[in-house]
Amino acid sequence: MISIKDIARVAKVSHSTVSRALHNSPLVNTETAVRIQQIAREKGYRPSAVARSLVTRRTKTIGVVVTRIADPFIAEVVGGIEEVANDHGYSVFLANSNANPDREVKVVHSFHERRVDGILVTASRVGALYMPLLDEMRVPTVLINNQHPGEFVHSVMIDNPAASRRATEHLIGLGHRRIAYIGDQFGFQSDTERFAGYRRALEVADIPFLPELISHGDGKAEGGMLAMEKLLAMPEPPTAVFCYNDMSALGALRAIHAQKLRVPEDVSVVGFDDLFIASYTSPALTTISQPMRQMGRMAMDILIKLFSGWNSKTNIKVQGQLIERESTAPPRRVH
Amino acid sequence: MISIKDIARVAKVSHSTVSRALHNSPLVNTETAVRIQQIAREKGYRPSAVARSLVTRRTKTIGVVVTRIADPFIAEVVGGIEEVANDHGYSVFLANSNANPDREVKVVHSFHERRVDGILVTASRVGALYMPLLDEMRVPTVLINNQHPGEFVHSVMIDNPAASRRATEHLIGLGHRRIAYIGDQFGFQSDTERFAGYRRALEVADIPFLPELISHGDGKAEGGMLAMEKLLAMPEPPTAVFCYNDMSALGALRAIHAQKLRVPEDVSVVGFDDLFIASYTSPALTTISQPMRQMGRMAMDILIKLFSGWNSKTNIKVQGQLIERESTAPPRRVH
DNA sequence: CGTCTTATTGAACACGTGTGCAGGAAGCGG
DNA sequence: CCGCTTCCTGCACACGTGTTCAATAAGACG
Repeated sequence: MISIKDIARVAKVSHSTVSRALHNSPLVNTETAVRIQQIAREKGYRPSAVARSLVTRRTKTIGVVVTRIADPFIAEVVGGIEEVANDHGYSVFLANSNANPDREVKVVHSFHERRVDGILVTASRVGALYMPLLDEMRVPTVLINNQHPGEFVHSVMIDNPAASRRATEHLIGLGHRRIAYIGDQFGFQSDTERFAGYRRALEVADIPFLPELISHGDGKAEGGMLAMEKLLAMPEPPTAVFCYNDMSALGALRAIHAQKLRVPEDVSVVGFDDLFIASYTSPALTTISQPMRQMGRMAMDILIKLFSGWNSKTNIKVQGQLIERESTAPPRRVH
Repeated sequence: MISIKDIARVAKVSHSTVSRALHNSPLVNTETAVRIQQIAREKGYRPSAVARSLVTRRTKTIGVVVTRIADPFIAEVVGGIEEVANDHGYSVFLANSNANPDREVKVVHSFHERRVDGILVTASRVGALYMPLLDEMRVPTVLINNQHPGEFVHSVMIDNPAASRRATEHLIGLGHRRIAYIGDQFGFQSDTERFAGYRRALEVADIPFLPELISHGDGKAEGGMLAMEKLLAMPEPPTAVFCYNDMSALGALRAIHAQKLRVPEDVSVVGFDDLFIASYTSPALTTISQPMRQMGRMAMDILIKLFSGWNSKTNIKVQGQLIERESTAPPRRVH
């Protein structure tokens, strides 16, 4: 592994001069500069980022904490992060937490030792735990769609109430009045917020809220399926369902098909997230699109700004977009 | 940011002693050792990995090059990599190449400057380009499912011919004799290999190979759809289709549904990859499961071994597994 | 020719950590 | 009491790079 000292030796100058030459410093004679650069090129010299980091006290790296990189939502966000990070010369450390708080703490400690310049956290459920950690290490941090975004840090969040209200209003606009909601487990902020949007839409449209139309899954397909089965077993089942997320909606579709009912003729279904898979279900799923990649980009943009001295708390709310596909239609007149 | 020198000062010892104490070296008095460790804990000391790397000449980091982290196949592999990397104290740098050779070279250079201990490359199409690069930087490298795996490096690959032969034999076993193949673009090794397995299965079963039953997509749903449409437009369409990958199969399903035909009654469909989505299509897709996470783990295991001196070329071939779901059935007797 | 400015270079130190080597103190055996 | 071993500690250097400061040489100007 060759260093600037090796180059200095063959160029018969000091390593300081080499350092300057490679930085195009005006302090070095032009001819010797090009000569040095020539030698560096021939030798295939690559500066050591670790040595440089030691003296500049900047690593040009960031840490990204995810629950599961295999989660399609998260993978897309990370794609956006990596894109702008790379454009600005930053490398990204990726670490899974598996939604395990202990693991998450370990990961952040590891990032600390690596002296990352900043940290991004996606969809974590242990927000509050970060306070002491971040306090102690003083590293700029941005949270993306976190369940408990403290006010003390920066964040990029989807505007859950607005988006889910829009989704519900879409169903109302089609003529539905018996609209069910399939949620996640209690206690998650995103569920609470989306539920609130659903209720608000009903309220504005003067449709009475019926607690029996609320069913809770687990955020995954299995839970959505069970939740939908419960709804279908009612004496008078709903004509439409708004699901907490696409995975739940997937389960709902399955349950409906299993009962030989048709979507959207018998039941309309709306999801949330616009995962890649939503375009490929049959029928294709009407859903709320979260600008996942865009959110990753925005979070990284905030970090970049923070690196250059910018220092005001920024909590961005992005709007979801209703994507109308084939899983929603007016309810049947005949009953 | 506090260092061992700060601790040394308050403990009234030299920084050497602190360094040793924190490493539980037997060279330091037990009492002073615990005293020093106590102080370190109080101060929230975290050793600087970058300074340590500089002297040990090991960064305990690896670089992972992917085409697109949002690709579900790749995300799963990366999940496996990160898992064992983390278990061994390694952090992973993640970088997208977007299948762009220039970008890929830049990424590898960046990894070089960061002095990563090893590199993993997933599903790259520019394998040959690595030779000079890796030659110049002498970093252990393992390729995963690469299109052009040179013999000069280590690799983990799916056994394409065997798996695709198994898939085709499954269809033959159901009674199909008119079996189409939807491939990728020419020139990709995985396509060539899977096609070879398909032909071999026909050959063994004494079924004549009909070139008109070969249709080429683009590895994505759109291409698979177009390819399937061509097949369905034939005077005597195939009764079964084996698709290069799940995404193509997804497109095929769409095309079949669009013509009001039914799967598997009218046409059986088999995919390849067993992406998450394969369980959720309707009907659920029969496909070849690649042990994605496992492959990531194996690749990282190889790296770990290489780090500890192991030095023999290892080219692992893993077997795919046929997952029978609902998209395959015997052909109709009536025609 | 002397002085002042400018251009260019090298010496030295710093960043934070690990480690070989020497040295001092204490203990032990004779 | 002397010599030797053992235990512990600090000094000094190394890793590769960036940067301040001083020094030298050359050129400009009076």
